[in-house]
Amino acid sequence: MHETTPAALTPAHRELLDQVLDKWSLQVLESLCERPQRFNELRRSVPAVTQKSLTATLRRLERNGMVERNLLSSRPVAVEYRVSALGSTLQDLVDALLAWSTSVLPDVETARAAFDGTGPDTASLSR
Amino acid sequence: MHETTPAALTPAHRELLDQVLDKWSLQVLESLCERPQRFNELRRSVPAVTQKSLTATLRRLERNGMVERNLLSSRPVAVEYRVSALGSTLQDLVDALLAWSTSVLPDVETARAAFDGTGPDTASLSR
DNA sequence: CGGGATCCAGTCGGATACTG
DNA sequence: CAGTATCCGACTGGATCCCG
Repeated sequence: MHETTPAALTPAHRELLDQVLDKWSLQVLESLCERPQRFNELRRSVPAVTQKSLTATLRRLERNGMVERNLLSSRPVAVEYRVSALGSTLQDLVDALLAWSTSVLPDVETARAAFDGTGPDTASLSR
Repeated sequence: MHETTPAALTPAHRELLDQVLDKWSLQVLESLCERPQRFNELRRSVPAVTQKSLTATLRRLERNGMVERNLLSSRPVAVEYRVSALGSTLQDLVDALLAWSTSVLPDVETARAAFDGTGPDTASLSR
């Protein structure tokens, strides 16, 4: 059922995953999956993001068909962002990623501690 | 509402995913999943990677317990890298990611074309 | 309110050279 | 062979100003 290598990891695949699974995209998508939001609303939902990064992230996600941008009003300008049908297919992935990271996190932290302790006897090599 | 979300996307989760799902890690892991390899062997398996990036990637993966580094010989120095048990749990994830990207890639490219065409109609940006 | 333009510091990644 | 060290250009991301 599952071959060891069903398909090669082509540059096109890598590019797509990079554009969609990057630092802010996951959080933006996660937030938008809960409910459609406007720009500044979204900005508050993702605390650490700056306007520039948020704009870039939204543009990228929009370009890849993951989110839709709807102009609600023209007066004080209201823009609503929502996940598209295509974008909603990502929820399962994000969920799987989250579940995996949760399950292995303890082991990972153990490994990190072991690595940080085993390698640099001279210490001081933390991030 | 959805209890399908076991936990929020904490910084710790994001950090782990970032260290493991980045540009080179996926390809290195994919290659190492097929068979254990030595440094330069691995370097040939992932054509575009530089030694610096490969070293950094391997160190990071090793630190997170995803790969194991084994010293085989001491004379001309032979080092073997192989995926750990923890790292092998990633195969399913990578597989899911790959399957997803494959399935949506056509739609994504359509969306991209639409986006690139819809926006700047005032300028033919063909370079 | 939403977002484009700009400046700027910090980081990343590539190329090269050198070592055990 | 398997790295480490270094220089450096490119890209990133933050802060700020401004416009519709």
